[in-house]
Amino acid sequence: MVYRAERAMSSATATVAVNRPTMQDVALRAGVSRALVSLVMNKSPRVSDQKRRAVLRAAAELGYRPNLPARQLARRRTHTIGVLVDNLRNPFFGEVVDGIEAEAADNDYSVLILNGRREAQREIEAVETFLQAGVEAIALVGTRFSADELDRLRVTTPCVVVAGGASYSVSTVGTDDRLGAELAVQHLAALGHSRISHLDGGRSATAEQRSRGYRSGMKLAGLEQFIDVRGGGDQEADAAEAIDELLAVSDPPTAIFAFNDLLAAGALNRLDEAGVPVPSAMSLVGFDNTFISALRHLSLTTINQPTLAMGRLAATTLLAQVSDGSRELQRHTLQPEIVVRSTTCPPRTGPLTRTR
Amino acid sequence: MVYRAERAMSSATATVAVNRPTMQDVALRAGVSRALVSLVMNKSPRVSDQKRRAVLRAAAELGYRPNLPARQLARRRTHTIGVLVDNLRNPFFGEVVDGIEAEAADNDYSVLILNGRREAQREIEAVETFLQAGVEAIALVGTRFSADELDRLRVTTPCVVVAGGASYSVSTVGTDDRLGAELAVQHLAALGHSRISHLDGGRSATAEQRSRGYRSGMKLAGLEQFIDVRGGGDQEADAAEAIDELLAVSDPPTAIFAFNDLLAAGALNRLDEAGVPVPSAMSLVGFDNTFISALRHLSLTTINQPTLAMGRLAATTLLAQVSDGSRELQRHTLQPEIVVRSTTCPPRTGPLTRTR
DNA sequence: GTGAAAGCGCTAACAA
DNA sequence: TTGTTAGCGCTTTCAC
Repeated sequence: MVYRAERAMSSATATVAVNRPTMQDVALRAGVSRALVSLVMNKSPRVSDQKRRAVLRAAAELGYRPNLPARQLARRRTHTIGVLVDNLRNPFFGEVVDGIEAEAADNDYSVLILNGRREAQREIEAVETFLQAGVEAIALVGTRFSADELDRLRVTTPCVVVAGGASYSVSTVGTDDRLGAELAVQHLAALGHSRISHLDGGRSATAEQRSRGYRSGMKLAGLEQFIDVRGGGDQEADAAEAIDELLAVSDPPTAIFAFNDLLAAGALNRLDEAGVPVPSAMSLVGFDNTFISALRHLSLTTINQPTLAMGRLAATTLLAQVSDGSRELQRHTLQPEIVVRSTTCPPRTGPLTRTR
Repeated sequence: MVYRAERAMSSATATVAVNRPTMQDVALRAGVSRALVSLVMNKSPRVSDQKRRAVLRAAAELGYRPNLPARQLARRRTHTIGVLVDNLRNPFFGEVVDGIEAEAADNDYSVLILNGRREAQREIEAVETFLQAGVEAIALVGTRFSADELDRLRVTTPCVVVAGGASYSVSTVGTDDRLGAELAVQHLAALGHSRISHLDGGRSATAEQRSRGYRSGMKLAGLEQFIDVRGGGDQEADAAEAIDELLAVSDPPTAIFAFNDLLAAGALNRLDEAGVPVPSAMSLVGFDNTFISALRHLSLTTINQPTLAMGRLAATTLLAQVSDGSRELQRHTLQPEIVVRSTTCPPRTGPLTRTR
């Protein structure tokens, strides 16, 4: 280790690790050239077994670890895809990211996860970071970007929107939100409901699709005149106001289709507070089939999305674009399924009765 | 742009972005040296306003973006802290990460999030990636590492375990899990319960602390002879078996303290299936105060942890260690609080009655 | 205030 | 099969 003394001393005042052994160190110790070490580290087949072993041994003894930034710089490739998550608190997004990561790993890609924390501004900064870091592609898991912004982005870097609606001019992977909403309405209509209201999810593309599906579903069921959309949101707390509105009219609807499970849970709370029994006096359908909908005490009828498959497909799409250089716009739409649990049943016959 | 033609052409076959403008390009266009561009990009005060503007304009026109790997290599610092999350599906962890990220950002640090996906092997690989990437510190959010492994890690890199128990030989930030468990027991004891069982959380350090707190809480309440721990887990599905065991004995306990909210939700499900009304026939307390415990239909009495503060504190701790070079072992323990909702009440008086 | 020049640790021709 | 060499894009002395 004598040969490293000088460097070690010169960095004595530095607080961060500068003492990492380099390829040079390994080469010296193994009695070979730097290039040979590089070949070994990159598993090149044309290295003699003898030298290979010598190099690996030296590397192990020194605790050598390749320097990723240096490697990325030299290669002019990062082998990384950026994943921008709208917010990490939503378990639904977490599952999608798991899928992306799994597929990326299977293809020797790393994933750089950045968290939008529910703010558009942070998404912009995140993309900037991605670009500086040199990610080769970007997956946007539930984005708040506008179509325009995405349009600009896709010129620079292959990107795909996952679970964020299909109305963009970039590639998307998602569930057929519109069909999902139609399934929900259809299920309720089949049970005999006609006055079905929708609690919408705000201004996201996903919300728009589900809202659209609600409308077309109502039309398909011949219930056009009963279309009724209330402002909701994507959080549990967003439901209360809309529910109050709904209950304030002279003859409230008999069923509600909520933008997602969280909103449905909030609706359930408020209905409960208002003394409206679910489902006997009011049926309720959510969306996403997150684990909370399966909780027996909610037991929410909802629409399932194949999250893991969506994540994997998103990664596949991106990696294909990276390797063939194409920037073709792709639209992958997976099929939603209705999961019938305990919050739906035939409509009440009389007026809305309250238990309190 | 003529001066870049050659490069652009030579990379015509490359599929990944090689065409990024470099500092050289900016320097040429602005009519200055590369060094000057560097100074401007790093907001050095000793650059004339005139040149600064020229450089910024050239950069903007070219769409110049600093190359992060190159910068990290040259600086021999990454200004990044690694965050290893046990799993992204748990909203509790998501909140902690939010806190870390916020604090890091406030200090001009980036965060490299890696996902353990509930597997120890993946954590090991993640740390390897962190080390290769040259993160300056590591936060482990709910780790599966053994004390030994952590011991080895902390030699290389400042690290802190967040929400992962306090029994390690590395710095930790967490809630006083033991006290939290005691609070739970104490609350139940104050309601008059004596036969309080514990559904434990498996082999994690956190689980051990909570289990310990349960035992000491029982002792403090003079209920030592009623101590009863059942194998649980950290997922909803893990509760069923333990609950079945519990109900199979001749006179089941009157209250249950579960490792976390998910497990408590699972317990609630199973109790419900078994026709045991909660809380009248069985009281139940969870841990974490995740949003699911607040859902009115669960309305779970639970122990709150200040997740955001924990995240921020973890980052602060790490950044301090990075800047002063110390590797002092720190132990930050935040106070848990009991949140009383609707799953606890005084014990039933007679034997366990079932509604079905 | 500005520029020249020497690296950072690695890869990738090209020779040998 | 192995070594030599020239960068990758940036920072950072050190002169001027």
